[in-house]
Amino acid sequence: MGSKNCMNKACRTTTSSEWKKGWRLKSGGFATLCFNCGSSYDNSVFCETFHFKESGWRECRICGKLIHCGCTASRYLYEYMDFGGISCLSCAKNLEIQHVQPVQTIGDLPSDPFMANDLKDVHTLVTEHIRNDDKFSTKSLLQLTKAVEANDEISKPEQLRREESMLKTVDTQKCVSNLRQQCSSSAFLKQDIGRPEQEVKNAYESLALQSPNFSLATPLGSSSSVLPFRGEIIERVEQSKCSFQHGKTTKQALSKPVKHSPAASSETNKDSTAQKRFARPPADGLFRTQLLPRYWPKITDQELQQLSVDLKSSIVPLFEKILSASDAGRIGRLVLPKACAEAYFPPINQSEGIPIRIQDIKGKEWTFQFRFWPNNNSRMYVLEGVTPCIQNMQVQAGDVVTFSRIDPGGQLVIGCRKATNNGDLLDSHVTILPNGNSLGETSFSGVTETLLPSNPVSEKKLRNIKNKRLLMHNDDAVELRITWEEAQELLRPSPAAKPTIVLVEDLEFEEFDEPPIFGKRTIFTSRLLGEQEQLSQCDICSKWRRLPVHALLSAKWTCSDNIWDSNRCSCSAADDISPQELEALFTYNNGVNYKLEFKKRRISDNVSKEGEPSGLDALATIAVLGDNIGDIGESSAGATTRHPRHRPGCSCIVCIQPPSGKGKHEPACKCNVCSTIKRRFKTIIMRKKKRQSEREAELSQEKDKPALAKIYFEKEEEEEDIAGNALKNMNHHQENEDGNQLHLEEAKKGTLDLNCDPYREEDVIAEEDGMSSTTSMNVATLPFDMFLGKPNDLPSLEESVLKKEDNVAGEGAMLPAVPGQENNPEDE
DNA sequence: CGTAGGCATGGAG
DNA sequence: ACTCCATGCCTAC
Repeated sequence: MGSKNCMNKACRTTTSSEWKKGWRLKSGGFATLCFNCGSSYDNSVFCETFHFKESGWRECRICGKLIHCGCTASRYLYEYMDFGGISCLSCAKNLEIQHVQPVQTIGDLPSDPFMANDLKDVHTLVTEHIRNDDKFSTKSLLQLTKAVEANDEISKPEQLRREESMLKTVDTQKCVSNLRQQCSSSAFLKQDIGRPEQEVKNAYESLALQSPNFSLATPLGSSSSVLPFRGEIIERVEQSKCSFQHGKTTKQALSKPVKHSPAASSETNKDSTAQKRFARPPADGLFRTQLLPRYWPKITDQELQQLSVDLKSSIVPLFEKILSASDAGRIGRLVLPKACAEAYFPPINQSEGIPIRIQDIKGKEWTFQFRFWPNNNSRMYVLEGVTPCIQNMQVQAGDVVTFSRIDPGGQLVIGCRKATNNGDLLDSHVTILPNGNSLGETSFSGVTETLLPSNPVSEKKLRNIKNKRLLMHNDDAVELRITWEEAQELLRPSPAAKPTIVLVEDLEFEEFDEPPIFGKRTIFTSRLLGEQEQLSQCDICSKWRRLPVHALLSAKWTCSDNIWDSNRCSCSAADDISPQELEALFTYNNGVNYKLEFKKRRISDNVSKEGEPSGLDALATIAVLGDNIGDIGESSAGATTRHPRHRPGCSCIVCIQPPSGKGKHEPACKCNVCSTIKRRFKTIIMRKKKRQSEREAELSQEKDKPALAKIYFEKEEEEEDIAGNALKNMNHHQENEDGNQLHLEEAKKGTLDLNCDPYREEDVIAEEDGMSSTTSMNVATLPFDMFLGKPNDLPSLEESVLKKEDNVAGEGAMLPAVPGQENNPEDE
């Protein structure tokens, strides 16, 4: 397992993009799938360095030449170089990745896309220029424009006249316009070198039609000679990026990778235009300091306009920040990004700082202490005393606080934008992010709302999945968080994918041509007679359907997809599973993760009312009633849930356990389980006897050492307590006639290694080693005599005992079962 | 003992 | 190797 940055630039999460072992692609690489945005792609076409950073050229894996990631330094090239960026600039081959982004033209299209004679030179010039000089001085623009126009068959006198004119008027706007035209056309043509002219023209016209009608924002700030226009350009670039990334639903990403089609992207752009949120370039000269885009204000034009109206002033968005847990915590200290603090807040020289007045969007004025702490030869800027304001705005960790400025006057304005859940971009089960948030559009709250795909909080939080602190106190987040392990369980082959089995180090790998997709989360159940099945919930009617255990479902699954049961392939068919059974399943099958789904279909209260059957009791009821419930049919045992790892063929102790109750094994049963259990008890008793005799011998030798005797005495007492508990457990087990109970409870608590295999030598050794330490006491004092007198209960009680052992020896708890290690008969 | 202030630490880029 | 910054932790009150 490794992780890479998601190549979806609007996502860019790190830890959410992982390799799936076994998902090897025929191309030789591994599929990478971003859990955040759902992008999946074959990473192998890129070299290892193709990670998104803020700048840099990357090597194309296909041709070995350099391509550009679309960094700040080459925004002009961004449209076609960004992730999904169509093709390698050098070899023009399509890289076959998803989210292929159309070439967006900036500004008006030139009448003749071929008007530049030597596009390569122009392209090179622009690129070089941008690379070498990160600011656009008027002079350099003029040079560029000259160079561009030199390719435009302009007569020398005319060229000189234009130059002179430009120098006189410093017509920056015109320079930009020209440059934009040239860049856009040259960029387009550059990548189309070698393509048939007509094809290029057709594509070009098609793109011209879909070019969004951007409204240019007023350039933000003007102190720098650099870019009255650059922000504008970049904003448009950001717009094109966002419109693409946001508009393109990840549903598409979840299916087979698609190449760009003009129609699709046209629709995409159209759809997204209304709601998209764009990162605005920072005001003033912050480009120099490379303010991270995560801090760029992402207020929409509409919102900005509204804010300006509300405050009856001209508003300049400055920056924004996702509230961290500590920002939103009780301490009341909001850490300010250093660059922002130094750029937009008054300069301070003393650590204690100065009080600073900031008004909120309602005009209410707040006073914070703006200060800094020395930190590693640098400073860490904080706003102190923000708690009242934070509370007033009703924002929490994960939400965004925005900082703007009223011009003229420079009054700072604090606003907020709440991150909310929405399942628009992904199906509900995929939408759930580890942080509990969903992807998709958001509802307006406070000043604005945020779109999480471009919201760095999800980006950041997902980048560091280990950082669980941010929203840990958010119950919903905890409810919704699923782990990567769980996510891996949801990976399914692309519908069109046919695997080729290859052996790598004696392990079988399935190789696919297509990256995986997220599959539907299902519940695996098994009946006590061993029959297994899975349950899936219809995305439309929310009814549960029983399906064969081998069924692999795509992310979107409905009753009509139930090809296994013609009677239950319609939403009008009755639910396959009773409310009682459902609750029982939710209770045992990792209820947390299904909590929301369960909530949707909250079953009647009387099921869970105190004193009435619920949870285990419901299971027991099911076990007894069997036929009366749902489609259990001939099975006389109730459905219990097992971890999905316990698939058919699994021979671990969980899967091979004999049934209790009616299906109990005979006392003289010689089956593997019973013989194993008997053998283990024999070992246990022998060990106990041996230890007792050792103790007695020691005590007799050390009679003059009362302290030692006391220790032993206390130890014995402890053993008695544990034995008492064990007995209690056993009695409980007997009362319920359900050998699964303790198992399930412990599995639920995560303390039981469901993969411990009694037929696996290491496991047994580990268990028995464990017994020689503290666990041995747990077991040694069990009332075996009584238990041995009731051999019918052997398997069930053994379960209890094994679980005690597993508790100690179960380092492998929650780890996936390792293939090929489950069928090794134990030698003794 | 609880809280707040201030600095240190370490992960991530 | 360096910076940034989220948050841990120590100390004073």
